[in-house]
Amino acid sequence: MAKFSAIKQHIYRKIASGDWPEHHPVSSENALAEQFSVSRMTARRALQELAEEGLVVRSKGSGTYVAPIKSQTSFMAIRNIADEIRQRGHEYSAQVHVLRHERATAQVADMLQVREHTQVFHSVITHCEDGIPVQVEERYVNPEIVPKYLRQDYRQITPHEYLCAISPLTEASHVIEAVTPSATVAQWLQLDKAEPCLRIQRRTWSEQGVVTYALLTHPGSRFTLGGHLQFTAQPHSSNTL
Amino acid sequence: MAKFSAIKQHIYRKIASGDWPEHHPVSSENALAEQFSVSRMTARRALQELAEEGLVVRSKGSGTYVAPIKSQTSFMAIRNIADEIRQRGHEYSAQVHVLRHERATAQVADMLQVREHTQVFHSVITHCEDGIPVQVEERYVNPEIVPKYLRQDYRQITPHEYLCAISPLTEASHVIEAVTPSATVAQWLQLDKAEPCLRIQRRTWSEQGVVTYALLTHPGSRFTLGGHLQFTAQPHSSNTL
DNA sequence: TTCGAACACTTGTATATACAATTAACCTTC
DNA sequence: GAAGGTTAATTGTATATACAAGTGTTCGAA
Repeated sequence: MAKFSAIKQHIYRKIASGDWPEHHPVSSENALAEQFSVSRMTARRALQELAEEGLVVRSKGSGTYVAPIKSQTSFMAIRNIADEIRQRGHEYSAQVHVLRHERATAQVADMLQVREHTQVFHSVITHCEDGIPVQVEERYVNPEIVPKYLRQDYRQITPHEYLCAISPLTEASHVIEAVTPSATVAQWLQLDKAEPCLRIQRRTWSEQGVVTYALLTHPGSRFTLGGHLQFTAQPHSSNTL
Repeated sequence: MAKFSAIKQHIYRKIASGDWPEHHPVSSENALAEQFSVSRMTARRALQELAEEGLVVRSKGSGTYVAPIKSQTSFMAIRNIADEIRQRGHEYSAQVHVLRHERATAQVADMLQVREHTQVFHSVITHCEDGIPVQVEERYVNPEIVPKYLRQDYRQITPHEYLCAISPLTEASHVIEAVTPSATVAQWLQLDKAEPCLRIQRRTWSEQGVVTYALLTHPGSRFTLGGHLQFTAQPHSSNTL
């Protein structure tokens, strides 16, 4: 293993284990260089990459600190929620509320591009981080593309992991909105009913067509979406500040 | 500007202008080092960061190549809200609530990357479509980059139009969240206080640095963000459905 | 007690150098 | 023409060194 990678893993484990909670100072470049018998630049590379990955924050003159843990997802990168939670050093668990086939309503049919009343798969799962619900995932799946969807144990594997293996993603669309959750969803998220939630409607395609239509609901108080763009100066582009 | 940043921008412009289309070879570390009179490690850092940002792909022994182009979501395409409203065939109007300079709080200073208590420009504007408020825009602006920001009439021209003309955008970051609006913002949006809102925190950069930090608050009942992605098949990418 | 300068320590940028690992082109042999 | 070896060029990792810029602590003077 590369030396800088070994240093990254050492720090990652300190954070994941709870030894270094958020805001805790991380060893300096010089201290790590000494501890691992490497150059400061090698230690620095490890810290820089951890900063790039959001695990630590760096402050010139002050030091490196464990980053505050946020449920922030870069929605540009559609990721496995279990991996995100584990990467933050927390424990993932899931509660499955619904897992059945049923006739598609007009809206669901429209989204999945199947005929109304066609049988589709329907699942509702609450994803938890350290036992705290962070997302209710309601999902409709096209049975022709993923015939064995209902046969998986979604307490052991997320729909993401399964669907990714079965049918690689070629396309996705998102609609992001602020909503008041239904009483049921509020209950699953352990919320006061009036709390605003961020809801992502997501459709995904594979080469065979629309695979899933999902509604992902997150409590507003503990979830954000982030993104970062860079632009060239394009005369025709209408960017706003 | 740091030397590695200048190299990044050079390459970025080559790609953005079309000079170097996707899969085109990028100058090697050694070639860039010679061209820019820097060390190979400095040139290397520029290429590494571009690779990190997804603009180029690197192959040991082979070289660096322009990455295949991926779609960007429409809501990441930052547009002039007045143009959007007019494009829908509706009438745009604005109410200006705040337009002044004031000392930056710690959070605003952090976002604008100025020292705390530095004087910054602050504006709060409600944007209306056919008389109905659709967005409250609270914005902090760096006076060094846009010294005449306060002197404009923002009932006649949006901050976007002005800022775009003054300081072309090079970079933007977004955080999207669901919030309960403050009483004041709820009033400006003509909402029942409990209604959930979608809030976008946006920072934008020009070549001189961070230009603005904006909080854009939309009523959840009449605003969504949309986007559509297409993916290339990437072996390392962990996409979810 | 307060304030400012000095100092120590930190991260940030940069250079020169060295060796490792991989790829692709070229040349020679069959 | 194909195969294999060599070579050159590339990226990857690492070290030592130097200076710049920022933060936080300490100490002395007012």
